Amino acid sequence: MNSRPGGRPYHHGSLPETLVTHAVALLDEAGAEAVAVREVARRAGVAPSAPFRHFPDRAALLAAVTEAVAVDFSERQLAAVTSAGALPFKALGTAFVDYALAHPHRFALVRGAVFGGARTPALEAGHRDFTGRVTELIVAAQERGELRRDDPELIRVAAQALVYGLSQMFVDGYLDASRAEALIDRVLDLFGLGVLGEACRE
Amino acid sequence: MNSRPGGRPYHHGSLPETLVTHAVALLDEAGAEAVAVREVARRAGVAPSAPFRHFPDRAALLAAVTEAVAVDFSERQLAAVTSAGALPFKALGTAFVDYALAHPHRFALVRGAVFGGARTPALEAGHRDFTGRVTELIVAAQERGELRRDDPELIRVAAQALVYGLSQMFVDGYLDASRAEALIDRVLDLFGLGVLGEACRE
DNA sequence: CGGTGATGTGATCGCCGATCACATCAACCC
DNA sequence: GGGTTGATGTGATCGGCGATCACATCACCG
Repeated sequence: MNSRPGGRPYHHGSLPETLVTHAVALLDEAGAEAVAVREVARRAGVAPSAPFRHFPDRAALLAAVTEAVAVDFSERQLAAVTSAGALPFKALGTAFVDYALAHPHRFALVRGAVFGGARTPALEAGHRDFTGRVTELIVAAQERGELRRDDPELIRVAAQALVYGLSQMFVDGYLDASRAEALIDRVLDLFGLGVLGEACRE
Repeated sequence: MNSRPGGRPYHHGSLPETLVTHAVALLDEAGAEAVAVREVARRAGVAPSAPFRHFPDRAALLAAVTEAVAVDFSERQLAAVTSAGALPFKALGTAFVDYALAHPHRFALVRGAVFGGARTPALEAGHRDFTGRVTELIVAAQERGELRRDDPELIRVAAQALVYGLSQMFVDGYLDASRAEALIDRVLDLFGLGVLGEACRE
């Protein structure tokens, strides 16, 4: 019946991945609310009940989508940091806002999942890894005298809240997204005075 | 049929208000997602189709809920400001976070609606009024030399993003809500150094 | 007192999430 | 190689939801 010249291992091939792929596309198109199991199955060309063989319910499918998106998200941010040698924090914040603007629905999903209470083990691990690296950056900057020698976790949380709040305001259309970069610069300058270390004060 | 000793004007009384009341209760209990038109009608004791006489669709009902909640939200913040003579900004931020923690689902709803693009005229007016008052506070503080003489709108946006991001992190359980006040103090102190005016610098 | 329009009802449609018995096919064992 | 077994996909089905429609009911107005 099915033309399956390739050596697909099972009936369909690897249905779970296919489902997640289509679900991400659907998420990008119309938001998490629009990710219906039946529609995903339809796009994947399988029966409406097929996805339930791999995901116990819709929430589990969304969780898989979230994991995939979160991995992509954190990878991009870390890439931005490593590629921009100096000013890693501005690069990090800009990458965060840029990703949120490019994929607003993905941002909404990871927001609720990463910051939310019900974290998957994989999400939890990825999150700990990411925050750990950011804290390392902060400590390093403190040792170079570029940042105030305050509790690094406090600085991290505050910076995270700021970037996060700005991102949401951009995504929601509350701020002009086309001027994102300039506004980020100004806000960071404004608040940066409170966080800079001795070496950077005039 | 119905025992209506009170002089209720219509068949039911004023059904729209009743519906919104039950919808808000449902929102508080289980989030916006759980606000089903049928369930609201059930609680109000009317037929499933009755709400559609007053709200064209579910989105309109949710919009009415949002308006009611947004009014309550901004009233509480303004009350906090006027009751706390000095340090109005800390009072404002604390009131914001407190409300978000007390009613997380309401916060999620107004977030998407107030910051979001599709604002009801009533919401838009209330929002303009509110941000106007905050900006006045900022300008007044600048004239007293308590705040940096920077663009007041910039300061407002930055402060809003910070408080907003912190609120979301508390609501999502990412930060320990029981230590909200202390953490707000520390973050404001940390960033405040960048925003304070000449009169407050040591 | 009769009409008229606003309000509430019940039936109905299509979509969704979820479950079940059943079909199909790969893999494994003898 | 043939049979068994378990994983995977199907179709039917259930209940819930949003939305619409014809119909019933009731307040209000002339």
